[in-house]
Amino acid sequence: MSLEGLEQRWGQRWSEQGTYAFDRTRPREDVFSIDTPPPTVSGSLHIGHVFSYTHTDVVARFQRMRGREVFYPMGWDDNGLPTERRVQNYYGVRCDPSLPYVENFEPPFTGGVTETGKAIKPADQVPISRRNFIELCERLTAEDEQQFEALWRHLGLSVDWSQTYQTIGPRAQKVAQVAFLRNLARGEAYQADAPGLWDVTFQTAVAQAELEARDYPGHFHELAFHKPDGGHVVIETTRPELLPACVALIAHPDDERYQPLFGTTVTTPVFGVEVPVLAHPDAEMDKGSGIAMCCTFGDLTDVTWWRELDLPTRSVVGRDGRLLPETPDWITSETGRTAYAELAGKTTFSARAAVVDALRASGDLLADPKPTQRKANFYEKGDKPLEIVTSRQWYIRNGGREAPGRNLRGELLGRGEELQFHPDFMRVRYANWVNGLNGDWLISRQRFFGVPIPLWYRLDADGEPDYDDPIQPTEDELPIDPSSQAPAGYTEDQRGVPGGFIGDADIMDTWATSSLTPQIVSGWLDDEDLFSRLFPFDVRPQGQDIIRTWLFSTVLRSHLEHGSLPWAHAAISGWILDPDRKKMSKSKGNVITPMDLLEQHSSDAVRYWAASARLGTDAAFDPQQPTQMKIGRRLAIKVLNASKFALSFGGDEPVSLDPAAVAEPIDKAVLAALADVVDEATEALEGYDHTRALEVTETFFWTLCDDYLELVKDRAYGRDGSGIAPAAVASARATLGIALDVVLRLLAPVLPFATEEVWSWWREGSIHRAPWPTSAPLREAAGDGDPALLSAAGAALAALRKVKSEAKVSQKTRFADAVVHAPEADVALLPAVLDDLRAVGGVDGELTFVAGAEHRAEGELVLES
RNA sequence: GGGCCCAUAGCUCAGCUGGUCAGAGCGCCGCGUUUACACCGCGGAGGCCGGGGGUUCGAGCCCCUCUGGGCCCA
Repeated sequence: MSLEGLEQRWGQRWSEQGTYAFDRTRPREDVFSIDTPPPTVSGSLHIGHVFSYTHTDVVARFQRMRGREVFYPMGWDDNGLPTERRVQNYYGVRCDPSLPYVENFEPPFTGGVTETGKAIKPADQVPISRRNFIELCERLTAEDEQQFEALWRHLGLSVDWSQTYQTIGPRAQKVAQVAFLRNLARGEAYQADAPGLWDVTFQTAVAQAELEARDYPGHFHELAFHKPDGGHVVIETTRPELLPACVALIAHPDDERYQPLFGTTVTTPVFGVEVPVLAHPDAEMDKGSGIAMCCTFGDLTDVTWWRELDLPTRSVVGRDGRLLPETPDWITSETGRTAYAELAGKTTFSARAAVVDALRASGDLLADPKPTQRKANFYEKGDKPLEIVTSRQWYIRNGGREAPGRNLRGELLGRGEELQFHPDFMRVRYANWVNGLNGDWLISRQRFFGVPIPLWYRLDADGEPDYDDPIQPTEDELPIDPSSQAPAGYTEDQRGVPGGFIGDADIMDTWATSSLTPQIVSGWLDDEDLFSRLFPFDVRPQGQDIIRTWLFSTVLRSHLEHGSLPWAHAAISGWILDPDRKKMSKSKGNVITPMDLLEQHSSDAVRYWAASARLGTDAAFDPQQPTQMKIGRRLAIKVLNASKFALSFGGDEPVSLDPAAVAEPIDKAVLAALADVVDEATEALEGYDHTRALEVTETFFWTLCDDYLELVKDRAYGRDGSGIAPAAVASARATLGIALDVVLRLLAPVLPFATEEVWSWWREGSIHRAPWPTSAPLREAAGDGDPALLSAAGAALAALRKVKSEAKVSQKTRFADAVVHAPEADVALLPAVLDDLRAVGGVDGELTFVAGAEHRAEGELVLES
């Protein structure tokens, strides 16, 4: 018996027979719908994906066997920046929207290397048009999808492969654009010219959900502001290059050191700009000198101050991360203007050095800069700290700011209470996030590969756009690309012309599409019949790290559009940690790919490993010692071998499943014990506790193999001349048949390949469409069977084995006579299995049971020379 | 600074609403080629359940506190 090749064989069979195909005629109450996480195709699947997707598959298989029609689709998340970056590096191109489209364009490279085999560098990249760029994105993601699907099939995910979608596909674009326009119509989407986080590398706005605070080295610079009386006010800053953007000094209202200064003004060093000294509770008294310089904008606190204290806007950093070329008009002094001229066009990094030099020269730098480690906000995919720039962007309300006429934040917190999280404590992460939102959701992205914002703007006679009244397409026109399609009533030659129009050049944040996966995959808008059978979904499986992004945004969109939760349950998987308890990452050089693991250990083994970890719990994985996978492999092999053995006793006769044949006390005991296992496993799986279900099932299965099978195999053979009654033989065989039939089904969600293989030997159809076992028929067959007899027999058997083990003789060695000492309760039960125990223990003479404090056996061994 | 999770045999972890628990597997040691399984079987040795305090007739399991990890948010 071997596990090798099962994935190939059964994968193909399931595909041919449509084992996992969704039957859309079933009513909603019969359906179990899953909003599967679409993996990012512009990357590679890693062991963490295998881990969490297996959790979902176990649920899917369980529900399917329980009789639910499972809707289990698969999406591909190709929308967004990761794909753009991968395309740049893979084909050696970059997008330049000003270039014209080139027919039949072939990229200079493929595979991420140049003709000399070196990695593609930015200097190697050829600029191409937006449309050409998008075509390459689509070409590459198509290749990735095939590889992903192959891995998922090999792993045995019971996905209906006719239900797939792409987050950049036409349907996703339509859904995203319709949803956005409806948000706009209801006042849930709006545009604002406001300060926002900006990544200078990718030249795009970034949302709060995409932020990552990281340690960033810097220096404290102590500098002197000048009071009118000639005195100094000392501040500390890590960003002296923003000094020309300074609008105020701010201290805490309770800070006695600065109270006398509130309401007065000081002038900035070097640039000589007069700024007020103001009070605000966000100033930290114990940080630095306790008084801070507020600029446009150094950080989010600056934005708060700017808004709440009604400060002027004095931007000096442009979208490219360089200081603006023109000297700002608020710098009026000659020395100030000269100083700024030195900074114009410099990066913030170079400008910092220049400002420090100027401060030294003027004597306003009071000490050498002190090195420090500070937290700075980064775009999660970027490597330069974010700047804050003012720009016109689209937002969707998310409760982060007061929404007119409603308590949106409160409503969303309520949804969090309504949603059933597994494990439950994950709910607080949702609540923490909603409570911590400090602004609405900025969805405009100044990128290329994404769903366009479906709006145009009229141009007035001067060619200036009218942003206040955008031209909207009708829903049946969607999806559209306003940068290449003209709005109704206009022609393409009016684009960019006074009196004509322009399209919104931006695309939406990927989450603005990903937050609609339930709608995308369920036929919303296009197939209301299907939608009504699926939505709201039953479960959303996902990782704990994206509760604040994917989970939250999906709840938000569903709440706004449908006034409901998108799903009833959220099943949150943990992370995979390496042996040092650090989060696994590709950069760690884990060269082991998921496919290697599947091929090395078998898919069932890897699934067992994944299924052994509870939801929400991180699991350690050491590629050098994949012990859980080895255990899973052992279990799967045991399933094959033990089944073969258990099914072999009746020879060519059909395997008996006749409950009426179960007559012997130990046989009834096994079925009684199994009934308890079925109840426990079922209850656990209903409660999203697959680990518990696996544990009780696995424990029973090993007892079945190690004790019960050993106890009854002699009887089950029913050899001629053994003197065993035919009814006793039939009882053992029927019990083995029934037990195996049930245990295989209990294990099927975790070990789909081995169980299906065994099922095919003697049962009809796929085990994965077989009904989940129930305890009632088992209890009926078990009658007055007592599970305690099984454990008593097991303990007696172990005692007999121990005698031989300690005597260092083969387990085949026979006893002349033997005595088993056991607790009184056991002694009362054990005579019921006397014959089986004598057979398996090899007791030729008397086997007697004596009450004692512990399990112990003694007997005279028959030693042959 | 706020919040959450975790600390139980060498390792990975179970221990649900306090009273047969001190458990499982792996590893380790010893034995064994038993009519399925050497990708094996059998047996065995390992732990003041992180420290301290409290509630209780009784606490890994409840409360407080400390220590040490991890994560999220400021």
